Amino acid sequence: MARHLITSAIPYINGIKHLGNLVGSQLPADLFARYQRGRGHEVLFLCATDEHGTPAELAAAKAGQPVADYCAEMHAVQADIAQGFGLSFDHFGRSSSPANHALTQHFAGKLAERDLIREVSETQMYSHADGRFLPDRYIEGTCPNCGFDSARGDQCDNCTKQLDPVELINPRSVISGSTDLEMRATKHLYLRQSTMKDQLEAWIDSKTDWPVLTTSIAKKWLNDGDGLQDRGITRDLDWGIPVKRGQEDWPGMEGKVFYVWFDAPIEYIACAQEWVEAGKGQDWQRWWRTDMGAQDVTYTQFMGKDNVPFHTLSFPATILGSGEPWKLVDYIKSFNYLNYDGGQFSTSRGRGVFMDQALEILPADYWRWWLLSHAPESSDAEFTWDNFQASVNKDLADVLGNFVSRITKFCRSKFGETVPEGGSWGAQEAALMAELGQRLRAYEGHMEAMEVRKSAQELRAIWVAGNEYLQSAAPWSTFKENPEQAAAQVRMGLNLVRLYAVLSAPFIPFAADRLLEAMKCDDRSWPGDMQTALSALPVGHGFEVPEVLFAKITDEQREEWQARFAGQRS
RNA sequence: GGGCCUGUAGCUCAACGGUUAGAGCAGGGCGCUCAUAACGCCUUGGUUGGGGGUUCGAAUCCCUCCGGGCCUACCA
Repeated sequence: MARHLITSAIPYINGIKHLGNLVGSQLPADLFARYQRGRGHEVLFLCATDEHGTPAELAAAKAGQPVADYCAEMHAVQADIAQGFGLSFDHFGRSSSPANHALTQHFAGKLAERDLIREVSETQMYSHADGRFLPDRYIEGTCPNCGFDSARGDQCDNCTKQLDPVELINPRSVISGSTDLEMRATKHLYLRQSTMKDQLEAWIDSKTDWPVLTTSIAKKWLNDGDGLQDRGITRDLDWGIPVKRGQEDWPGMEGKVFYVWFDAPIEYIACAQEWVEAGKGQDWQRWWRTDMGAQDVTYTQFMGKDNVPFHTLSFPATILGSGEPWKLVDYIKSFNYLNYDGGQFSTSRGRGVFMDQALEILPADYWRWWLLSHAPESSDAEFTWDNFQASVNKDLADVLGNFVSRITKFCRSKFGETVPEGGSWGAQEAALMAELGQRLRAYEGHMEAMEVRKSAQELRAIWVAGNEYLQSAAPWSTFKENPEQAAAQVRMGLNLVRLYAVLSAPFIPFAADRLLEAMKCDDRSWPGDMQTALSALPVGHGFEVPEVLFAKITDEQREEWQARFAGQRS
């Protein structure tokens, strides 16, 4: 039995995520976790909310809440929605947890001991009205290059020139609009990633099976310009993990916190501690410390492409730099973006479908199936309502749902709701089993390789094989002359339903549960030998005809949703 | 500006440098009647964005042009 540690990039706390966020990390991670569990392997699947940073503070202020309360509330909201989508996290933690505070400070202490942290004195824009330092993007002013009046402190959106906030003419705070700004001296800690460049590059180079998207982004950062740059890992904020060296105070760093991108990945480890604290597990070191049992763990991370630099470079620099035997990631699966109907999803403009809204209008499995079967693996993908309606109706309602319907209803009308006795399987059934066996191996291969779209295609082909079989076996005809033979064919059909439930569960877990319930079967064992797998429901086994598994999306619904989600979220 | 990804049938996507570029959907025809007007079989459809080159052989490798996207280190 293999052991799989699986993490999804942790979603930011400041609101409900859209479908693009979902398909970029949490959903494919869940697919992989469910598959590996289905195969009987030991899985620890972790995710959390990423709670620190300026946007969280601002969102809390806007909501009129203390930031800690705001985060606690939003964590609960996100956890609830995740559950609604069937995301099977073993634990959904929080980057603000005490465990992460302690562990982040621990790593900083180790890195400092090993001379991998340096202090840098710099000046940054301070806003008196806001009472805080402002990140470059939170300062706007007139572009010195083109005269655009809403240029941001890091870059002008109009002429794309890279800027320094001090270059802006008439700079103002994006938060308050105040122009009462000054450059103020401050001091920050930098992680000396540059000294680890060769080590990191050798490690990346050894990962020849990673997606191109992952390695090309990593190499770009390693070799662009002057090579890998040191990175500031502290910020002048109130909300965050106080800067300490282990448990010691850090002279000169009073009142400062670690940068979110330093503490967020560490939460992957802290989350396992939270998992134990929550009473869900026994021994987190067994998953994370190669000196304490994690040497046989395979660790896979899932994320959108914007997260790749931090997972390929910064976090590994933290792990390797500590000099301690932490488990390094084995495989990084990254995704492109999902666009919405000709443009981008936009949180601010309410454009596109957000996770809570998606669950309001349709069951999770509809979304899971479409998103996974169209996952943006090789390039950006696009959600359109036409495509969504067509795919879901065809694949789920017609191919799978109707298959279940026709075989169970036929059996009920001719033999009752019991697996019928009599007859035997012949050449036709042997051919079907041979095809299923072959397709199953292809499906497994794609799932192991995390080829999400190809897995979905193969699964669909497995469903289709059932319809082909019924069509050619035609038990409704056989029944007229040879009811025993028809019984054998129906037995095959009913057993296919159970098989499909098991194989489909990683993609559509809720429907899979309903199928197993209808078949009154709790045998979820992954098929080995087809003959055995298709005999799980024995003669005389009772079942119930399930309610319509997937209702079709109507044209009226599609049009209504298209209009509703075009922009301006209510 | 630089880097990376991408462009294949009406649509969404496949195709280790190697037969005649394949699937699903949509379109057309036929069949079936168990089923959610569902299913099955057959079928139309491509100068692989344009041009040039390497090669016995190019969707695939190289150059160039055109289109789309992403990243570019203080949003996370």
